[in-house]
Amino acid sequence: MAKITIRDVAREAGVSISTVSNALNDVDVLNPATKMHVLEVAERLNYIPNLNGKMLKSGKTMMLGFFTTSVAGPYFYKLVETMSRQCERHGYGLNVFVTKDKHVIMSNILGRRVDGVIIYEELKIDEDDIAVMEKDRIKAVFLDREFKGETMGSVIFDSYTAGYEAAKYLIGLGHKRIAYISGVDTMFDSVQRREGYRAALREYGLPPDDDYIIQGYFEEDSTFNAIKAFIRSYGHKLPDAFLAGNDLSAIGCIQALKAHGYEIPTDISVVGFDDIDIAPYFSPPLTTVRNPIARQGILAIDRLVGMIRGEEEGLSQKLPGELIVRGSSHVNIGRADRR
Amino acid sequence: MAKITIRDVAREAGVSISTVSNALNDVDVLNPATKMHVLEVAERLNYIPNLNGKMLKSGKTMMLGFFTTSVAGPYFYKLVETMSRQCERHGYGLNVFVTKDKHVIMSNILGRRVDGVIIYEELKIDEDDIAVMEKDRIKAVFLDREFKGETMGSVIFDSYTAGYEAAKYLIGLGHKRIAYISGVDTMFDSVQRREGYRAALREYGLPPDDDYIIQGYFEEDSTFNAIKAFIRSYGHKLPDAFLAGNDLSAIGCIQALKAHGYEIPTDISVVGFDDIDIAPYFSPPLTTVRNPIARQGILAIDRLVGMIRGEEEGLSQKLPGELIVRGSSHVNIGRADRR
DNA sequence: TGCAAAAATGTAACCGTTAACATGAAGAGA
DNA sequence: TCTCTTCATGTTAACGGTTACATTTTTGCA
Repeated sequence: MAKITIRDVAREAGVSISTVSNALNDVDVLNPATKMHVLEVAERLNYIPNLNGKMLKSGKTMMLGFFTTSVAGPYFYKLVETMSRQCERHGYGLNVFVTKDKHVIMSNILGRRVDGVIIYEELKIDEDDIAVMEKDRIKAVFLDREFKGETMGSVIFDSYTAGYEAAKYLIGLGHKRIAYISGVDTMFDSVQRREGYRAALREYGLPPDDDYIIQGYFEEDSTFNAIKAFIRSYGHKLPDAFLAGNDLSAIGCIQALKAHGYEIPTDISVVGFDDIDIAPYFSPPLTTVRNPIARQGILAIDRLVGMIRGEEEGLSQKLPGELIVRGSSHVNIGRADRR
Repeated sequence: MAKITIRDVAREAGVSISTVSNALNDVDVLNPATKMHVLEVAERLNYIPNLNGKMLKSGKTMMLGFFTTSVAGPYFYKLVETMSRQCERHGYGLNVFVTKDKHVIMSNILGRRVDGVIIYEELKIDEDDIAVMEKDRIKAVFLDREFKGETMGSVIFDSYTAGYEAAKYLIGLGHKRIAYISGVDTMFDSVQRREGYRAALREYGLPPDDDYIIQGYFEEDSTFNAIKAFIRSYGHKLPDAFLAGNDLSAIGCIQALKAHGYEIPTDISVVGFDDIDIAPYFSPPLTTVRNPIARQGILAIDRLVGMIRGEEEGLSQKLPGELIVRGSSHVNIGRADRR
């Protein structure tokens, strides 16, 4: 069965294609009676306009693209869920591309498969790519870097200050040996949090030690393994607190410490970032810096839609975190080295 | 700056548009020298073909659609990650639509925004919709129901047998009062698992009790709350085992039981479904029925691509689970009612 | 050198829409 | 009755590619 086009509807209804088009797009120039009739025929034939024709002609796809290296973990899926919902509110669809292939990204963006893009690609998009996008006046919002241009902007979490505040909080509890569990160095948030942490350490006279930077890849199981390995090598001089780059690694870290018989937070404090859904239900409930993921998603979409509509220019927004103190942190009573 | 089209490249290179098209699409009919020249010019002008033009003419978008009510939680994001990767392998992109709006779904499918679709919409797509899709020979794979047609099929987890086996396993441990923590009744997997569980109970002479069906919505925190409420009303006659509809609710259940002082698995056994990433790292490590999510995603994409290529018909596949015994289950020693 | 066949390139139709403009019908005023 | 609006509808040219087919150029061989 061949696909029904606007011409089929026109023929069947005994009108011209432009009349059909006008009827379907609610252009109030038609005789109400004919409009009704056309709509009926379209309904009867199960006519659905071909979006490719529509998009080509109008130059609009009514789709926004989200380019990301991953959707794994609470941070990403929460972001996707919120953005998706916000898109629907603006009448757009959200196209999620999970890829690390820059060529795929660029050809989809520049090939106009979407009207605008949200980018979280861990710096795979470089200066040159951005220049090309700017020349084409692509509308874009970055989530993984600061940027401000005419048609492109950014909405980021202030990870630097969050890292600084979290470290300061741990120092305030009396901790002296504070380790940082990082993601990878292409991740903006991981690096920013680490630098904030370092700044706080320096400020309070605790020299940052590179041995205390542990690669946890922002995942639970890899952190679990990393911490186990760490304990094996540094068991004699374990940190009295861990600042984990995100809640997932905080959880992995706690599991590993527990497995070695340490009690959290009595022996060792652990603080995370994000405040994911399960943070309050974990045992112990996680102390963490809340990342306004939902707000970030909503703002990103709003900015993007604003730029597409030509109502706003790109701007760079930075969202503050909020320290949520729960059960995984505790004043230091010097029990980390009990064995 | 106006967008560069194939005509601009043709003019600049001093050739016709078909030559440009052939050069770019690697049609081996061109003089290598002209091909090279055209490619150079295209490169210099930063020409990227407009995908809308391409799609309209070819009738192919090289995009597959995943329509889902949610991407939240390990099950979904794992599915999305795997499918996305598998798509890339076949040269397709994956378009994720998170929506509950049937109209959005149907117009995107029938409007040919994608070449084929994977559907997990918790029965929002009804018989009539399916009939319309079949008439249009839409290529589709369902993940949330069994289906077999000429251009549409399904790849599902055998949740019924999984529920049956899990319940049988708990009965084998000596448990007599086994509760089931369900999702919602529009969810295929939740219902199937529950029915399998009921069948096992009946088979072993333990009459299923509707009071022992708890709504946990497949989420951690809502299960946590549901179990707390349950304990308040049924504390005097608590189950000696919980069969949770998925690992997330198993975790929420365990947290709630722990909060009330029960020890898992000594006092109460808890078994989940899925075997999500964190299952082995949870304390206690979760006993669960492994859901081959990755395989499901890969097979779904493979089937879909096969149908698009016209190489295969729709077929209905059912993937078996695998009971993974870890630390959250234990032979019943009658301590559930200790207080 | 001439001519047929093969190779390379160009022309134009088409994919399914929208929208600017053209046409035709009906109503109003003289 | 005749023109002038106004309103309703039809005609057609885009949008940016691909591709069947036409045309031109090159090659091989008598």
